[in-house]
Amino acid sequence: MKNVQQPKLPPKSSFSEWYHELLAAAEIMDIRYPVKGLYVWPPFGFSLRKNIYSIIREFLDNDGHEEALFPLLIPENEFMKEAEHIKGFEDEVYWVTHGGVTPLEMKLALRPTSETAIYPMYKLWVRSHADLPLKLYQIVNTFRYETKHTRPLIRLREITSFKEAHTVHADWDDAAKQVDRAIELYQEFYRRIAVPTIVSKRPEWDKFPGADYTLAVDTLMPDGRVLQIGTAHHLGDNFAKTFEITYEDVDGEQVYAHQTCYGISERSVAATISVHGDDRGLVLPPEIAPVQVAIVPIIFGNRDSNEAVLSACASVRDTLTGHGLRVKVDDRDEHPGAKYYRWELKGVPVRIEIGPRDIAKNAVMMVRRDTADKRSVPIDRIAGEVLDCMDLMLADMYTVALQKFDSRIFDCETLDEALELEAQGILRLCWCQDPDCGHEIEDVTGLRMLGVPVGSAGSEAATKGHCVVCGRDGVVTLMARTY
RNA sequence: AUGGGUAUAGGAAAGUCUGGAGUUUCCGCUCGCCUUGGGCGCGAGAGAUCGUAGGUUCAAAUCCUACUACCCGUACCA
Repeated sequence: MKNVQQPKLPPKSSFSEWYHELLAAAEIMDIRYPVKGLYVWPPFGFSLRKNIYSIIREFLDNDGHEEALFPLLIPENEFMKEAEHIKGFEDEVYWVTHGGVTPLEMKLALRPTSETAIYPMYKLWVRSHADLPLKLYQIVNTFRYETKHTRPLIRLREITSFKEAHTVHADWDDAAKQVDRAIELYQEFYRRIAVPTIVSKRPEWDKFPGADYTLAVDTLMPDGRVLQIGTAHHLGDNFAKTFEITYEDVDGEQVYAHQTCYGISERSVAATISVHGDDRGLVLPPEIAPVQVAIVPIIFGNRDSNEAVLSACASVRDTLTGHGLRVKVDDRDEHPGAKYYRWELKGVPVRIEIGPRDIAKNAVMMVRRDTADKRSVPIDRIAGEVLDCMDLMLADMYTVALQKFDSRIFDCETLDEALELEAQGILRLCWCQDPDCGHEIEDVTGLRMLGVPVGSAGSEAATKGHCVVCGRDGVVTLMARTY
């Protein structure tokens, strides 16, 4: 047996290289489409996407949302109605200007986000307080002419998987509650795929264009940079006034509605891959893995035992499929080792090996992807063992991810301290909430302000102190390098 | 958007400086044999208008110009 040098994934410590190689090797994304910032989902990656988004759908549907679909094209006059909103997006809008060779009378924007596509319809749909709250969402592609360096799944010109929810409420407080609920749903969603998150209120200068305020869900990538993987915006009655979304209240008065919107994109896929993956490739939470169990038969020459091995594989496959699992028997003409490596690269949570030795014992070998733990399991208990193993694996993945996450949050008393810790993760420091001081902190540290933590993120350490710039009373805020 | 780098078979590289037949290596792919408990081996084969478009030249992967895409930064943004 020769020790041939196989092409290997770069180590995860070289994160950027690892990430790009892995997307290609594991067939998550093909980045060779010849337009900047547009990429292709091959079947394996698309399957992962589908599994993740079906969880998002489940959360929203169970929380009283309904799925709908609005057009990709937005007429210029609607798009241009909300001044703040336009300012935020005008530099990155693609315009459709021609139908064939005929110039259009009204230019059409490819949606960079869908507020201005949806709200003219909301004006028609919302009539009375009995119609509220209205909670719709859609999962669509959106287009942004990104000037920055694009990255697959992270910074795209076509966001292919933008889940955007748009809600309408009777008053400001009700909308505020919905924003909090949206954030809860997002955190529960990320918890389900074992991705740790932290929530903060974005500073004024970084909120959604046209919003009263923005809450954001962030996670931490292996290179110490933060990835924003969900946002929820309180729109107040800003868009309601612009788009004349009014309803008749209980007293018979026409009053402006209050709105929210919140979104998640394929960054959720990027986060899953990046948080859990290791030097061998993908490690996927079992629920979303395109293949959940790979069965590798161990066969020898042409001996009679092969038939027994193959039929045992088929029978185990049928048992597991019967329990709703996605199972593949890998009976290709290759050495078992080669198959192990391939399925590890693809992040298959459980591998089952069946050979003559196992058959003799009425057992199979079961291997966990995250820990590589390997043990013999009686064949008649296989379904229960696999399901238990998957539950345990998800729990352990979250524990490990959370430990890593927590270990990279640092408290800083001064700007100098912040500079020393630069780029290692998320810094917590005190800020007086004056934008001038905020910008000063960003400029000096070279970090971005995520914002004042919301919920559990701020509870562990002191949440009050003196601003690291001016010394006035302040609150804890989060700083990090961002994607 | 801007600074730097890169582009040769499905992937990775050598060849480019100093122009002379698409030459070579590794992986992957196809077929046959042999094998299979952590990336077997042997043999045969397919696959490239050298990123695109112009230009210089008797002759361009190689020199020149422009464009496109990708990678690493920076400003801005999710």
